[in-house]
Amino acid sequence: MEKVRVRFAPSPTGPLHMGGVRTALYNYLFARRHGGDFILRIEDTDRTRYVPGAVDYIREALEWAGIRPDEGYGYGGDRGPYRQSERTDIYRQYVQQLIDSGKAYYAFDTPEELEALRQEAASRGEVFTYGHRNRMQLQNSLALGPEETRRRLEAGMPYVVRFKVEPGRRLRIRDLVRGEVEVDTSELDDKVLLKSDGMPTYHLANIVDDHLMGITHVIRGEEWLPSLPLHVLLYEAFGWEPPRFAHLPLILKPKGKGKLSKRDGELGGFPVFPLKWKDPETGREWAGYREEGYLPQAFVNMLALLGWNPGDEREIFTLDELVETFDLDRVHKSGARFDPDKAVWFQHRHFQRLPDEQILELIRPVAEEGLGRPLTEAELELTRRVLPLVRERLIFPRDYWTWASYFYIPPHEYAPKAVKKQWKTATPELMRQVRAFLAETEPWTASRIKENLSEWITSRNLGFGKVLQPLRIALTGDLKGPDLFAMMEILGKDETLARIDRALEALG
RNA sequence: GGCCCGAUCGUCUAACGGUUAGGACACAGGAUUUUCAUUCCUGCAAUCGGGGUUCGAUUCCCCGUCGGGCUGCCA
Repeated sequence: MEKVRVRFAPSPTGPLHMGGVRTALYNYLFARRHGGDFILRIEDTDRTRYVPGAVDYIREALEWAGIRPDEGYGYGGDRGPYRQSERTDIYRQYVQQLIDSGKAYYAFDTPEELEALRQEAASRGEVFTYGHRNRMQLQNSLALGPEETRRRLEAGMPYVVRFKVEPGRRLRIRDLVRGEVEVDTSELDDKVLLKSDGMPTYHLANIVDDHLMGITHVIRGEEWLPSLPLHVLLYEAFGWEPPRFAHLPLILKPKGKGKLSKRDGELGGFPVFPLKWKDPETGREWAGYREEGYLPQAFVNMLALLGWNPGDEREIFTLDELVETFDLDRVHKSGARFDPDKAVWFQHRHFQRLPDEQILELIRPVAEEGLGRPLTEAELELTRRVLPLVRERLIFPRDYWTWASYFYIPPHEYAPKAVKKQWKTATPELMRQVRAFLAETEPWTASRIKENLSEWITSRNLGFGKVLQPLRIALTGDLKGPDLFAMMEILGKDETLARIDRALEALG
């Protein structure tokens, strides 16, 4: 059994979006699962769309997600170079091979001429395609003959090389997720293989590289399915054994039509990119899962389940568990609508799995940002004591501050709604009594405070809400939060009494 | 328009011809709690339509409908 080798081959035209990460993930999982290699290749053959910083972004995003290549651009390996712009000589050589064997031809039609033909066809309600039906009427070596072709070539006229598709063949191609895909070669057009700037197109570079790099399985997005026949024909033209193919379903917009695009994020209030991205040209910023506080394992888990399932009812997986469970045969065929709510749910699940020490590391910067300065040793200790009280309500690290800021800073305002609801005319007098009672409470522990105060409340027939709710307002400024008695213990007697005083002063 | 691919609750999905069509997210209700959140319980909710094949179709075949992708010297 040959060793599995898969690749992820993004184009550095901007930040990798979550669909791209999922493709990388599936490749990675498949490789790991079968003890194979996962290779990163950069497909930068379009010089006009190259975006500086994109390659670094791709690598950083994969690293963050835990999807580490075994080989490839920036990771070493003996089948490089792994950046296509450094392989142009290789492609030219293989293109020549195709020309020599009559499987490809020179074409001199300019982009303007082709555009005019497209326009013209469109005006008739048709679509122009360059292929067996009209290639003899166009400016190429097939129509022009060897003499004229040589003349043009020697005159230095710009040209592209096109693949000559033989019509009239029924192709049946096996796809690992879709089964059989069928197409008639008469429907195919003569795709450009080599551009006039000497760069290969995706189709050519892809086949040559996959072959040379020993790729056994091509796992990519469904948008490539239509060019699958072309690719198979290309392998055939070179006389190479094609790899196995698997085309993944696309990720669709949460609402509306079409596949997920970068614009959907701001509309729906969720990130589309793994990492924050600042467009070097426009300066525009796009949110990233990492910066939003998502755990990489939650992000990866969510992505894995979007279009794949383990066949049982498990939903929460670590990356290692995914490696053990993943396989291509359980990848779904149809596109999956992305659900931002479910992403949050995965995050909650994974966050709650973290040990206290790890959560502490994550919330420390959150508290420091809230305070606007580094935590003191005492505050760090305070954080340690507060965490158990609020941890189960944390989804993102940033939630810590919304649930715990009042442990660090006394409330500087009291939520009007809360006050209106629970701070009645009789409350101030009641709070004064509570204050006096609490001042006598010893020792100052949660259980003792609870015990004493409960008895005090019951003995006076007061009702817990009547006393505890305004007390909560006095201590935190609002009506929500963790156990009041545990809070009081952590706050300390002095601070508790001081906050009651302050509330009495502010609210009357 | 042409070509290719797809179709189970609102969403992600399970059920490889025989199930009361299962789970999860979301939503609704309830329990717990001083409150909010968590947690737990309950509920709501689906096989796109029409033909076949079969004793029997969510499952297999055909047609339609809808959805998606591609249709560039982009990837």
